[in-house]
Amino acid sequence: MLKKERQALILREVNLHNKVLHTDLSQQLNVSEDTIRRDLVELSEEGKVMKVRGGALSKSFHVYSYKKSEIYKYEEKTSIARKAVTLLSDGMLVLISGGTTNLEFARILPPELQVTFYTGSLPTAMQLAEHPGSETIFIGGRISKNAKISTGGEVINTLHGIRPDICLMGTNSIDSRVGLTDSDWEVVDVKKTMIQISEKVAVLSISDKLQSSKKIKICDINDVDYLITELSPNDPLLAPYHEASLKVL
Amino acid sequence: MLKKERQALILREVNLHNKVLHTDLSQQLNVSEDTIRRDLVELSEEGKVMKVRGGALSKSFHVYSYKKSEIYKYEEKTSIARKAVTLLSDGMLVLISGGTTNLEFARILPPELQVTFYTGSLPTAMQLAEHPGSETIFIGGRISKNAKISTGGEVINTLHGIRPDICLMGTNSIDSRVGLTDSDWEVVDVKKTMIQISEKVAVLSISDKLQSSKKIKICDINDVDYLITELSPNDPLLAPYHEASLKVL
DNA sequence: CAAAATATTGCAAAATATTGCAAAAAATAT
DNA sequence: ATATTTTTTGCAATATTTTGCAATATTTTG
Repeated sequence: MLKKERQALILREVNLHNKVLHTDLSQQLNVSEDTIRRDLVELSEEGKVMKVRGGALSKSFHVYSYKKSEIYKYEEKTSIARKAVTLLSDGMLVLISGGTTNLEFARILPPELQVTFYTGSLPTAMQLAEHPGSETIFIGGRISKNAKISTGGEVINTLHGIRPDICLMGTNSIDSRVGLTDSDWEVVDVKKTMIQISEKVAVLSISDKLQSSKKIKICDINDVDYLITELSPNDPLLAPYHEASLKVL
Repeated sequence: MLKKERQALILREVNLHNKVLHTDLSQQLNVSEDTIRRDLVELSEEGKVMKVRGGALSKSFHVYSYKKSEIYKYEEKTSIARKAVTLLSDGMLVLISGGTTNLEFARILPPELQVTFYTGSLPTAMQLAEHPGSETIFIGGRISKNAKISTGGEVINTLHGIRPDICLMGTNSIDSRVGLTDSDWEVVDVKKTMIQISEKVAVLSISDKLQSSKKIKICDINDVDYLITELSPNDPLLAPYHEASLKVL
C-alpha cells in the first residue's frame, strides 16, 4: 500500500468518525502503530487532522468553512449527512444546494461513490472537489454575497438543461402546512427551479428548523419526497410530515 | 510496444483504479521498473497523474491547500497584489484566474473599488464574494480537482461571450523566449481562451517562476501586456521582459 | 504515587529513487 | 538501403525514504 493512499484512508476515517485511534488504524491497515503515528503527525502538519495523544481528531475542517463561525450543531449535521448518503447510488446525477448540512454531507461522502454533482454553491463545490470518485459541475452565475451561491437567469437556464435523479436541498425553514420557505428572493428563485427539474427532492434539515417558516415561499410540502433530520423517523416532531406522506429518514 | 502506447495504458490503469504500483505495471507490461518510473514521472510532469513513492495516484487524490499560513512567499504575493490593483478602475470588466497570488489580490482589494469580476476559480470566487463594492460572476463548468477551477467546453463558450478589459493571470511558469506554460492541459485550454478574449493581459508571478517553463504552452510572451512581480521594475532579472516590450510593474 | 499507556529517539533493514552509463531501438540524414 | 544521430531502455552503484523495533522518556489514570 502506498503511503499517500494510506494517509488518504486515514483521513477519510477521521472525517467519518471524527476521531481515530492508533491501535484501530494499525490493525485495520496492517502497519505498525509507529507508522500510523507518523502518518498522523504528517497529516496534522498539513493541517488536515488534529493530533492528540493516542490518535487524532477531525478538525471538522472543511476546505472552506463558513467564515469562522463553527458549524452550528455539528454532530447533528453529520448524522443527517450519513442518512442522506443512503439515497445515492453510482451513476446518479445529483443536484445539491448550499448550506452547512450539505457541506458536511460533501465531507463525509464515501470515496468509492461515483456520481455526478451539479451545484451552484461555492463552499459545497470546494468540498465536493476533494472527492476522488465523483465529478463536480458548477453552475455559473452571479455570486450572491451572503449565500455564496450562483443566482440569476443564467442559473435557471442551465438548470432547465439537466434532469437530476435527486436534489439534496439544504433549507432554512420547513413547515408541514406552509412548505419550504426562505428569506432571500434570489435564493428562492434558484431553489424553486432546482425542485421543479429534479426527479426526487430530499430536504436536509436539523430539527430546530422544523415547523418554522420565512417570508418567501419555495414550494409546497408535497413537492418534497424525502425529509432527513437528525431525529429518529418515528419522533413525534416528525408526525406531520408522515401525514403529508413524505418519506422520513 | 511504443512508449506512447505504454503510457496510454498506464494512464488508463491509473484512472481506472486510482492507483498503480511500479511492480505491478512492470510485470504487466514486461518492462523494467525503471521504465515505468520514468513514464510515471513524465505523465506527472504533464499533470496527468500524481507521482508518489512506489507508484502513482490519480490526480483526484491531490489536495490543494489554501491555508494562508502555508502560502509560499506570502509577503511577496501581497506586494504583487498591491501593484496589480493599480491596473483597475471603476466600471471595468475583469477576468481573473486562480492561484494563490490572485487569491491574495482578491483579499486586499480596496473596498471602494467597483468592478465586475469574471472567474472560474472557486477559491478566488469565494474571496471575491467578500468584497463589498464589486460583483462576481462565476463561469460554470466541470471542476478540475487539483486546480479547483472550471474546465471544459462550456467554459470556453462562456468566455467567448464576454470581452473583459483586462485579464489578471496567475502563472506557474513564464519565460521571455518560450512564453507562458503550464503542466495541466485542462488548465491550459482555459487560460489560452482567457488570454485570447481579453483586451489586455497582466501576468502576476513571483520572481522564482521567471524564466522557467513547463511542458505545455499557453501563449507567446508578446500576448502578455503587463508583467507584475515583487521585484523592482528595473531589476536585472526583468530585463528580458523589457526587451520583449512588456510593461513591467 | 505507581502502573499503564503512549511518545520519542536512534537505529538498522527493506524498499524505492537517483545517477551515470552502455547497449538497443528508433529516427534522421546520406 | 546504409550510416549517423538521437532517444529509449535496462543495469549497477549509490543515495534516500520508509518502516518496524527496542530502549528510554513522558503523560495519563486510578
